Amino acid sequence: MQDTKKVPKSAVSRISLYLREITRLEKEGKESVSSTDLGDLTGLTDAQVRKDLSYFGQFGRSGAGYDVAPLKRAIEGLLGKNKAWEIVIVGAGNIGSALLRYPGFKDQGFFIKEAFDIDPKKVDKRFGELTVKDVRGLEAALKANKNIKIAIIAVPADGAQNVADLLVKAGIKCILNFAPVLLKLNSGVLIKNIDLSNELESFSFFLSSQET
Amino acid sequence: MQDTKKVPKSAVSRISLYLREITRLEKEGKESVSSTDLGDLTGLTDAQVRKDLSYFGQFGRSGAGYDVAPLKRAIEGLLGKNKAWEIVIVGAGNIGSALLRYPGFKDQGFFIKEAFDIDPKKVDKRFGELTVKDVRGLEAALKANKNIKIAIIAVPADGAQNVADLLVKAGIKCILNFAPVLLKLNSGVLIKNIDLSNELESFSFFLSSQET
DNA sequence: CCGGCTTTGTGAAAAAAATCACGGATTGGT
DNA sequence: ACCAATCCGTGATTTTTTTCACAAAGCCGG
Repeated sequence: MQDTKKVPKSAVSRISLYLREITRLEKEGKESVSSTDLGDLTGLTDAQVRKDLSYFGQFGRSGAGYDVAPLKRAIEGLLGKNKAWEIVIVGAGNIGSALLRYPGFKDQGFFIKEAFDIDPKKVDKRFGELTVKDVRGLEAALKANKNIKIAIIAVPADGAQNVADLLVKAGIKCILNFAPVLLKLNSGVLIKNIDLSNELESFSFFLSSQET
Repeated sequence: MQDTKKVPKSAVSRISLYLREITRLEKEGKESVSSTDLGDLTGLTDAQVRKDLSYFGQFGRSGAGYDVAPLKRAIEGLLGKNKAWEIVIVGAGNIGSALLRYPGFKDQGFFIKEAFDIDPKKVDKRFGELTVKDVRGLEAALKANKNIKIAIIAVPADGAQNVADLLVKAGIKCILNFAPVLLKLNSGVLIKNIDLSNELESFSFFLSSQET
């Protein structure tokens, strides 16, 4: 199955939303769902839903909608949710340790297998079954577990680029970056930035421009 | 000159990035910067930088670039960073408490003034000068401090809609939502969703489709 | 098994956003 | 003071994404 069509970048993120809602529908015992329903559940239009799904195949039946169970399986396949994904976190400060404790990842098939920090005060701390290690052991640990392709960077801005370089050298392919800094890496590595101050600034922009 | 032009939604977020880099440049003592430089610093093209800035005014000089200090002041004005913004957090679990401890917000002019939780075990916990209160006091507290227009929801998915309704009723205008659920609110309220599982699913999609 | 409803899948159209490209302003060197 | 090099602001163009709209397919009651 070749993806000759061009898939908008944001479509994958929406597909993820559809899966969330379909999962809920299945729990509720619903057997089928229309694009209009899915749109209402996700805040999107019915056309958007159909178009997004059409990028990846034909999952519905005219006049009948989508069967919940098979659609769920199909999207799970697309998103790779049939596998257990392993993750490394670097940085066990406020945000890093919150993520280490957060149970939601495991529920979604994402397992944090390693955690590192440079601060001796953080090293050897335990979070559940996981112990924070000294970052000097990062490369060796990732070389030893080639299943870890996803990393979360939760270190201060000035250390993030170093960490990113280290991670990529050790074979990491995807980085979720909480440090407010642009990571410069050779392409082939997928980076997503979470910048909370940035989000809040959108709010203050919105509020400021409303005030007039 | 009034904003008759249409500003792309993502432009504000990029403007925020420019501010971050300009702030750094100013600290480094740089006095001027070109659109090309700013593009390199933010991972964008020079044309994008100029276009984004042009939505809000003319800040540069042909042949000379942008003067760092005035540009910084101008963007700060746009983003409302001349004010101190006050925030309420609802939910003092993993993520909520990490945000309560996170010093980055204060540095950026965002001050968490109230924190609430429904769980008696969380209520009365202290984070710095802030004490978590019972969520039943939320409405009264927001009515008492009309400066709080921004809220962060960090409660489990099944409680988020209730909290959101409560917040909007109490005058909140912007919501940063960490709960993996679509909040349904009357328009006029700006919502931004942070869904970490969703981000990770983009990664697993990417990795799965690479494997072929 | 017919006819009226639904609902999908998808080209075509529209809208939105990014990129191009260039006139003209500015600078710095000589 | 001139020239070459730099660099902004922006209309025009291209690319990307969303929305429209409808033929074809499937469903259901009678």
